[in-house]
Amino acid sequence: MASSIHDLARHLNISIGTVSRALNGRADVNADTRQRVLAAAKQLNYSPNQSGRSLRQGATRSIAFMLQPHPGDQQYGEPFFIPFLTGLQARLAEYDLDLMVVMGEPGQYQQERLRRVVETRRADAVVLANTRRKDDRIDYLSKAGFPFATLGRSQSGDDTYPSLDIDFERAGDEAVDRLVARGHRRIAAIRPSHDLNFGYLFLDGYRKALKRHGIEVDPGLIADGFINEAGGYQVTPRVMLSKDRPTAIIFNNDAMALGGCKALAEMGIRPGHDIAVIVIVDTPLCRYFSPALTAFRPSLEPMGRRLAEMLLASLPAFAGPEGTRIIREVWPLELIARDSD
Amino acid sequence: MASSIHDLARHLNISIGTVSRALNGRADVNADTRQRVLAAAKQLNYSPNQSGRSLRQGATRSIAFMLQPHPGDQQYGEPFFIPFLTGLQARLAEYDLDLMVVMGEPGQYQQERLRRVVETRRADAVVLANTRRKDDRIDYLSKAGFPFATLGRSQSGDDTYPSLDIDFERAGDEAVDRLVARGHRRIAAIRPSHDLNFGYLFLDGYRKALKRHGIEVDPGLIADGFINEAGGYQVTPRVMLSKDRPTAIIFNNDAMALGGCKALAEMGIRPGHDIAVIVIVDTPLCRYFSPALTAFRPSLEPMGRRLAEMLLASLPAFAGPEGTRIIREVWPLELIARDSD
DNA sequence: CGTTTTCCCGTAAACGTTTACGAGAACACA
DNA sequence: TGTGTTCTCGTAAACGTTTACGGGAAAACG
Repeated sequence: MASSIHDLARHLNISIGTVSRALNGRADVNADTRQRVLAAAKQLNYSPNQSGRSLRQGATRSIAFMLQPHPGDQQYGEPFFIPFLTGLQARLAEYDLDLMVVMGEPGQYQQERLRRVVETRRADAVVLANTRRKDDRIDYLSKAGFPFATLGRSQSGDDTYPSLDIDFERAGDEAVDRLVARGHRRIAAIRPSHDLNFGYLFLDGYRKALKRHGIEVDPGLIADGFINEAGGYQVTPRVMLSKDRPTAIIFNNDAMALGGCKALAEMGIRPGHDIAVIVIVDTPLCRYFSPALTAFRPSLEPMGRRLAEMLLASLPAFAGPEGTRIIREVWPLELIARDSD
Repeated sequence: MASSIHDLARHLNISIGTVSRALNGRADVNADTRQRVLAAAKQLNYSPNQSGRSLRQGATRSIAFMLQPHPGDQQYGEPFFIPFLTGLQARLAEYDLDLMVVMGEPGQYQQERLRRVVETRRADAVVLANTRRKDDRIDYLSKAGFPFATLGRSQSGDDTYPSLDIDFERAGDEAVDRLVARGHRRIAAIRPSHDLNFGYLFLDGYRKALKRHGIEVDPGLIADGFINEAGGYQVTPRVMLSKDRPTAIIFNNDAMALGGCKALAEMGIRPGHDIAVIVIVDTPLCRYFSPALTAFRPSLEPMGRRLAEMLLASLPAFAGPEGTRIIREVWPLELIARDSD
């Protein structure tokens, strides 16, 4: 159906080698024949077959994006990823690279999906999201020598892969700073369990800031829960029932914050009045919630574009003349002050 | 690096043809040799190279999902698509099919992205979202004879492709029903412009229900706007300034509803008290907004799975013995009664 | 024992590219 | 004229599969 390079060659009465060279802009082809080839390609509506190309070049020109849903994820999933994905896809498209999305149930099955992509050579590289502190996907890819980059840091692997992360540590720090400046001393921290790396980073910043202000860290004010609304709902009362009640809570996740606010409401405690609430990663939900939640917001779409660039810079096939570079970046968040603190 | 079918053949001292047949479960291979091949495949960690396979079979085993952002889309995009994508991906994965996501800026560029996928044979079929009333993507794919399915109906094409849509007409109808039953007679309808097909369907249902209740359709109570918050904010005052003020508004989009509520708030009109508000497609934002918005909710993840099935049933390579069938379905929405009406 | 059928396997072509190699022609230069 | 260089192109192999075809051996059947 579609015309091949053979059709072009036959039509022009030249060899397929010359046609290919002409199309690929190689130097050793006469300027005149190149024009004729290009014209014929347009006329016959020729496009190179990607499968043939992939086979010969050993590269598929597609990048896999793998996102691992948290256990017990909500119906609507993470709105977080759409803008990131948009940015990622946009930049990749500029390099004529396709984006393949690999999801999967949480758990072991996930690893299998990744192996399939790698072993059958369905993609040239992988972008990992939702990095865990100890992440076997990273271990696997490192060991396999397969190119990848991560959204989020991890303690797995050996720092030889590009990674882009949000500065959760600083956000935790700044959140405490802001609350202390407003007179709070009893500040709770609620973060996800599941070994998610950002939960640890957040807590580091939280602790550091408390120490700087000479406030002792009270383990009773720190709690882990499932990273969803139910988790926040379940775990928030625990810190509120601490002997010396907190006057502020920092939530390390928007869904947990919403669940937490529900629990607070049931206790008759109003965020923004009776207690200050700050959430570390802003989503549209924070804005429309009542009261609107003060939150730290990342620039997800630029981050998607940036991670694409970083990944490409690490691939020999795409790296410029300066060679392949491994880049690791941590981006700041912007505080969006609203009504909850 | 990765072992090929040749490695297996050499290792077992048999021909590659036999190896391939053994792996693909063909009948004309001895049971014993098949076992040896399978064992060797496991031992050498063999996986078939997808590029080689694609080239030979003329099929890439991947499906492209194309979503076209509306002009002026929000930072966080459509949370709508995540669960749909999840379902779509899940079902495709069961058939060992990959999902490729093709986004793109609104406008002409979009068409070009689609052509690229089709002409370079990067995918075996396409799933279209955000169908317009007149949709040149559908026209193009139909003409090109390329397999596709759509989320949402359209007036383009000739009904020879699978499509799955939400029953916007019925939702519009039921929304009016509900409001009339609660005593409303002046009911406004706010929907998106951009030729989006569902806006028309919604309005059909709205009109039909009004007629059934003997209420005259007042053009002053119907308005179009950009399908985002700003659009709702801008257009809502227009219907409110109608000589005979509406007592209820049905919004055909969640973002427009949020913008509309902002406009209402500035006019001192409180949804749920001074005016009834219903939104046609529910998102998490509706739930957390204050007041929580009554809304019609689709089951997006099942829809994703279903559309995958429908698409596959239309592909000769996947259709069962009963041949390829074109299926078109319209799914109902579930009313989630909250506090805004 | 001869013939036919069945079983199993090897051979080789094909899918559509890219590219290393070499060769012919033209040209330059001495 | 002889030698070397440059320009341009054709040839053919290679990427990793799948599969049509045919053939030899074994089994079945008379």
